[in-house]
Amino acid sequence: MLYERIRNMREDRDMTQEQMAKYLSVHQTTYSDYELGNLNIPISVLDKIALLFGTSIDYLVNRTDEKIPYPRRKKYQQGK
Amino acid sequence: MLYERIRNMREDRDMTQEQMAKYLSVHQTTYSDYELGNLNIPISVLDKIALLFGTSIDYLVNRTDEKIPYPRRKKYQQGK
DNA sequence: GACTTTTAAGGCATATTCCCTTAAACTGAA
DNA sequence: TTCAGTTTAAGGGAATATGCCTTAAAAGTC
Repeated sequence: MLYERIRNMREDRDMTQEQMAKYLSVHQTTYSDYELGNLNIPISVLDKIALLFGTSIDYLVNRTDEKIPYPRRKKYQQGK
Repeated sequence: MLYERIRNMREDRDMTQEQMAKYLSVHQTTYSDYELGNLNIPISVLDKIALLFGTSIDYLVNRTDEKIPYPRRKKYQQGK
C-alpha cells in the first residue's frame, strides 16, 4: 500500500489521525482517506509530513529505503 | 516558482513539453499547466519525472539541493 | 516577412477533494 | 461483558480541481 509508511510512522509516534489532521489543517476523515489511499496526498501535505517525521518525501512514497532526509535547503520556504 | 526545476531540467535535456507529455501520458496543455503551477502535479507524475531525470521528488519540489537520489527500492513498483 | 515549432490561455465536462454525519472498531475500567 | 470514551472508517454531497479540447500567442527558422 502506497501510504503504509505514513501510517506506521504515525503509530510509532503514538499519534492519532485527529492529531495529524490538526497539524495538517485537514479533517480527520480526510487524513484517514490519505492513509487508506482513497485520496491522493498533495505535495504540500507530504512536505509537512516529511518535516514532522524527519524523513524525505521519497521515503514516504516508497521510492527509497533510506529514512534520513536529504539535506534541507537553506532558504526553503515551507509550501502552503 | 515551485516547479521551476522541472522546467529547467527538461530544457537542459532539450526536450519539448510535447515529449514530456507523451512520456507521462498527459496532454501537452496539461503538462504546461504543471510547469506553470496551474495544476498540482500528482505523485505518480513526479515519480516518473524524477526517474527520467535521475533525481528525487524532494529535489524536484525544492526540499533539497542534493540532485542525486537515494538508492531506489529493489522491489519498488512504479506507481500508476 | 512567411512558415514551423513550441508554449500558453480560455472554456468546459468530468472527476476529485474535503468535510459532514454517522457508523464501526477498539480500549479499558468497573 | 457491558458501558463509555476514543479512534478510525464509510456514505453522501457541495465545492473545487483536473485534464483535454481548441485556439492563440510566442519563439525559432529560413
